[in-house]
Amino acid sequence: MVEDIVKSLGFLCLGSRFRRIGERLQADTQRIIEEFGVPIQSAQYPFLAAIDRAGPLTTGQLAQAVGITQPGATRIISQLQELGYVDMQTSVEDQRRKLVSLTPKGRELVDFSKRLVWPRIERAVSELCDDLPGPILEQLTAIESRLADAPLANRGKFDKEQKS
Amino acid sequence: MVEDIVKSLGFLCLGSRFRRIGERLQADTQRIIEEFGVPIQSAQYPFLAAIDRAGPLTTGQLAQAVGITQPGATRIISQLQELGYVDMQTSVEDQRRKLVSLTPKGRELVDFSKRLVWPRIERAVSELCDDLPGPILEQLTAIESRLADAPLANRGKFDKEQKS
DNA sequence: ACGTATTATATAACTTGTTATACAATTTGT
DNA sequence: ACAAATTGTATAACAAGTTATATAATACGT
Repeated sequence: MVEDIVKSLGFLCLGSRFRRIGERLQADTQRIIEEFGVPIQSAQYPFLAAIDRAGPLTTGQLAQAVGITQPGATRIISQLQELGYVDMQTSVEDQRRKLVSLTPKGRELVDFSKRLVWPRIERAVSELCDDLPGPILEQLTAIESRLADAPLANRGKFDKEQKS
Repeated sequence: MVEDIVKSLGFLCLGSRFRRIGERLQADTQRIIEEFGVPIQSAQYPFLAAIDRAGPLTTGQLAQAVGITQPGATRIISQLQELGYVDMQTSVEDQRRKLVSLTPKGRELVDFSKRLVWPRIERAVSELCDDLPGPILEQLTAIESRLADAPLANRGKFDKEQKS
């Protein structure tokens, strides 16, 4: 057995570690989605959930809601459009904006998912995170809000002792 | 302002959320690496650290040490080879194995990084994670070890009440 | 000892994110 | 009112992971 260097290095490799856990969770979530025979990728689901929750949104708003960049959002939206789950129409007041909304097929998929797929995923992930030594979601929120306040590169420039 | 759907959905989108935090951290770490003018990607660093710590390793051992798949490791190793930081030699006992080791240039980079770059990154990330409401690294370890025990798809198949 | 199974690495095609940039529509300043 | 700046979306090139599969070397069973 080889040492898990990313784990051993701790804070130094936290980015790699978050990412690999995220990738693993997304892949495993995909397995659950497939159990239900839903022909969708796990990365596409948050877009449907966002529109379901907030009504038609523009590309930029969706990117913001899902927390990825606009070009990434553009691509996923066009995939969902190809699959027939959403359609887009240019806004009348501002023709630069494209409003993305659920088609009837998309509505049906969301309703089915809310009833069966999402609860199943949520139960699996809750069980995975059950009895962790701390409130994991709160900590993620704290990390993200700290990163929004100041990028990592502005932190820890000097040893703690030297500060102020 | 648009609601952060990934945050709002909590456990349901934990995979996306871990992944986006990881990507953000890796991108920010890259900025710090660039401050030092080191011509390397943040994803390549763990490979150098693994060899530094454990001596020459095969491609497969490196993949395991870093926690990614073998094809991913193969690619990063050949990048490091192109950059002149590592070289490979087929093992004499088993000619399928390729042993990856640091070149003098790689050794120099690792020594410089251990002295200046890695402590800087570690301080930044520690500060970021300072005073979180829980031991974040321990929780990540717990999540990873639970995932290694049983994939997500085997969890939460029934409501808690129905279990046994 | 020789055919078959296994193991280690390489390669191809894909996924899901990124940054940089182009282009069209709107807004702003004079 | 119109030139310049800004904003919203699209596109291209890239990064870093994935799965599936090929190929070569080794190990195993009869």
